[in-house]
Amino acid sequence: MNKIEQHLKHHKLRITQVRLDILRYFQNHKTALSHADLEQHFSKHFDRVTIYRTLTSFLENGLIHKIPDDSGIAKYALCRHDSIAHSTVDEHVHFKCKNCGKIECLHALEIPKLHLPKKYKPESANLLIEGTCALCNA
Amino acid sequence: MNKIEQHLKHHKLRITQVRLDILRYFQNHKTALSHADLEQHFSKHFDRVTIYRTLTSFLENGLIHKIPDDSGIAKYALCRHDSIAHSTVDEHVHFKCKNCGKIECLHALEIPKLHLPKKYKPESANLLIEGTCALCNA
DNA sequence: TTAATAAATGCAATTAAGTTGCAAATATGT
DNA sequence: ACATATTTGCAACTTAATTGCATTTATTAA
Repeated sequence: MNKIEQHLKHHKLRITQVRLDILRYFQNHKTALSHADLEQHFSKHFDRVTIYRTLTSFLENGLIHKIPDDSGIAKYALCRHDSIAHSTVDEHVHFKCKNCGKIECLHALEIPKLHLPKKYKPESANLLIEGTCALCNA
Repeated sequence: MNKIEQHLKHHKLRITQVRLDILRYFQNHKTALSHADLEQHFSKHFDRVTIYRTLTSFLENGLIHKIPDDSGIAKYALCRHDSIAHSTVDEHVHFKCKNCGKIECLHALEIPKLHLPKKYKPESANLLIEGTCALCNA
């Protein structure tokens, strides 16, 4: 049993071909992926709906996280802390490049804690910075 | 000519009934509104598409801003700095309540500037904090 | 190793969000 | 009040995502 299979096992997900393939695909990509990205790459092998459901199960089991942006198209990226499912621990900044359109996780940058008005109880946070990325500025 | 009409004039938008009504509706609501919210309220008076286009023109002319969240459903709220169209000046924190689902602008809270990795050039930022809001905690 | 079964998959159909084209109506400046 | 550019309503369409169900497959326990 290889790393990827162990990863799935760990999260109590059955080991299937879609899951192995999509998980590996995520691992090979530094930038966030949309369903459309995956469909483009995997439609010959798997059904659209299966891809949707794979994303949903990864999301529910804490293998990936969803990154909101103003496009309204869901983008996903791998979670860092493999072992901790459902955790909000991995709260890092996301960066969206206005030039190439790619979104990446800046794992090194934590979202600063803010002092909210009275009675507001924060639980999680999402910070998306837009601009031009390192590659596009090179 | 009243305040709302002046507001439209200021942004070089023609004064029409939808615009007056929707703008006033925004002013009367502290929380962000989706197209669906507006459609529910205005569908007897205006066409769905007209409401979409009203939102688009408000957005393009800086009367409202779009608030991304993980739902994928676009939500909008009034901009503060009336006079400065297309500006990214009004960068405040947004709060989404996990209990009542409402999103509000925390105009008092600015988004902190972060030090990005080399060659990354930030232009704008969006911070959404989720938790439970003041009303739901009361 | 195989049989039982719970979960995952593929397909078709459907829902929902948002967009486009165009003719008719309307706001604005002269 | 007129000319004109903008806005509106309607119908059709696109795209993203969801649901139901029959079939297949991964896992567990005998």
